[in-house]
Amino acid sequence: MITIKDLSSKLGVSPSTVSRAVNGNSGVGDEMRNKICRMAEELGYIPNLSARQMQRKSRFLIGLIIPDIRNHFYNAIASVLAARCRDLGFQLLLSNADDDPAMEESQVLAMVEARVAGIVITASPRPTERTARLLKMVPSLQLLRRIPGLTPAAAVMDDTSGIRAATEHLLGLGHTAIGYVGTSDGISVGASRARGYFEALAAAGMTPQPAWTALEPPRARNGLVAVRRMFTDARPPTALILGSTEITVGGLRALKELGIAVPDEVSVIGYGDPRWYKLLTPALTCVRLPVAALAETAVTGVFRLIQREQDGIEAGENFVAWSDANLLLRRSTSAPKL
Amino acid sequence: MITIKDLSSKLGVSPSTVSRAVNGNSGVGDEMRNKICRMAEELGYIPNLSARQMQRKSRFLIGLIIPDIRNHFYNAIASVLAARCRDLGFQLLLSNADDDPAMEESQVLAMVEARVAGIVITASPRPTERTARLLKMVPSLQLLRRIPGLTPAAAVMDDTSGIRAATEHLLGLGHTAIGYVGTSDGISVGASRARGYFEALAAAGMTPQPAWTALEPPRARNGLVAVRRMFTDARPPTALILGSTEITVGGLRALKELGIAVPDEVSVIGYGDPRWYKLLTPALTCVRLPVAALAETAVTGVFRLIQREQDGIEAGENFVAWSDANLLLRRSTSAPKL
DNA sequence: TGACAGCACGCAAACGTTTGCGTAAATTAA
DNA sequence: TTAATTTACGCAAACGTTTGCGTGCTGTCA
Repeated sequence: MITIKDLSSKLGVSPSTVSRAVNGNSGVGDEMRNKICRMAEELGYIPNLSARQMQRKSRFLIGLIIPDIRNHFYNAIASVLAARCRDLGFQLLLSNADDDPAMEESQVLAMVEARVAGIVITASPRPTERTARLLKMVPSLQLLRRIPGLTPAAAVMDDTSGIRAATEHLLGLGHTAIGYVGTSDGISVGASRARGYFEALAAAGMTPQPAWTALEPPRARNGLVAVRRMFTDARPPTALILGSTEITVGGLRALKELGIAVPDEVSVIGYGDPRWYKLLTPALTCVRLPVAALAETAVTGVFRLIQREQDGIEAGENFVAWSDANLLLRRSTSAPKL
Repeated sequence: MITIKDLSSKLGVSPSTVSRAVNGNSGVGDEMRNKICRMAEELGYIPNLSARQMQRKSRFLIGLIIPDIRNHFYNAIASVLAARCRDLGFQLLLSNADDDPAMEESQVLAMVEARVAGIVITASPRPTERTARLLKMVPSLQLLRRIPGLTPAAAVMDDTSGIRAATEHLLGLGHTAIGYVGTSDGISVGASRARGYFEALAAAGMTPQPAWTALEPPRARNGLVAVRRMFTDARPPTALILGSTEITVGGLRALKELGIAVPDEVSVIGYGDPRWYKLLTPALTCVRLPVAALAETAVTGVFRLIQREQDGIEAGENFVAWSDANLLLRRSTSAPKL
């Protein structure tokens, strides 16, 4: 790997001159500049970003920490963040933290060590105290899940309203036996989705049946077994709400295995809106997430934070950006058979 | 951000001692080491990786360059690469290059500037000459698509055999009007998949009909319009092979819109194997890709290259790792109606 | 012709680390 | 007690850049 010094000694000029030349700064004559650039090109000189970063105190990395890049929602985020980084000359540091607090902490630490300009993080349900401390050291934006004890710069969804709307829709069709298989990630999103379900039920004067609700970590497998159990039971529900995309995958599989007809035997509402929901038979009614909007908000948000930091604005007003989920009606629900 | 020098002056010791203490190196007394570490903890000292990297000439980044992180296949790769990086103490630099050669070049450049330890890249169909030059400077592994002119350290699939098997399967069922909607990305994968189709046809003594083949960039939209066109035509095929996951999404949508029954009116074989294929009605027969195996190969491969580089082995024997695609039979194909 | 500006370049310090070497003290061996 | 060895620390150079300042040089304007 050849350095500025190599170039300077090879050309008999000082390193300063070479630096100014390759950076297009003033203070070098045209002739000299050309000579230097030509030589740099020829020898394949590539500036060392670490060295440059140290000297300039500039930062060129953005960190993204998410539970699972394979998840539709998170890779949508990654995609828009990556695009924006490209445009703005940043590089994207990606980390799958698997919802494990210890891993998460070490990843955040590594990012701070790498002197990232900012971090977008969907934290695990119970982040360590040190994770929170570390996140305070750099402009960071919390995606989906708020971290307790951290000043709120966050992009979150109104999970509650989506599921509430779903429940109300089914109630409106006349269902009284509505099952809910959702996620239990301890603190925020799982709980607030479930809340939508419980609230809607309560508003209709109904009490939730334990046999008809299941709260599990968001894995397809969990959806599969929960729904299978629910529908091999003596009195299965006539309608079913699935509380995450993963769980929807598993839940639908269970229904298919059991040969239960949708919507004739059971009305189903899925979560999220991957393109394939509409390819199913019947096309799946779902709670559509404002993925694109949320991604956009998050990405804009983190860059705004970074800008603030650069401008030396210590703590401007912090913000929480909400996006609404809404119900997308297709063909997988109908009035219950009497 | 506090530095080693801050610590050293605050404690009245030399920076060297602090460095040795926080790194757990020998040459510091126990008492002094404790004092230093306690102070470091208290003041929230975080080592600067750039500085450390410069001095040690170590590298801590791995670059991943792919066309689109939202694609099932690529995020599977990203996922295993991220996990491995975590275990080995690397950070993952992710870049969506959108199959644009210019972006790709600038991303590769940025990664070399950042002094990545290695790069895994699915190059665009026609990478620039400079991209190839840059890739020679660091241990790099080509995923799926081989880059002409670059020494082959690559993990590729046998795309041809998968589509060939699909075609043969349909021929075996008695189909003579088999459509193929595939990708046209100029050089490798699109062409080799199409080759499988053409070869199987030729082996059966048949000539491909222009009206029944379409080669487009891998976007769902393209699959949609191609299939729509094919099936609004006077003489549509009785069987259909879809040559990429994206195209499968669009193609299925077109069939659904047109109300064409699968497999009664047309037998369909999709590409790739996302979990939802089996949720469709009928469950979709598909060419299953060895995603996990390929990811594993790629990741192991790049770390092997890095190891080689560290050991100073200039050019060991290079390798190309092949993984086979195979046909996964489900319910979306049947013998043609006469 | 003298003063002054503007330009092209070199010098050296700085960014935050690590590490080889030197030295003094402490420990061990004889 | 003395010599040899080990240990604990500091000094200073190095990694590859950038940048403020200084120094000549050329050119312009009174």
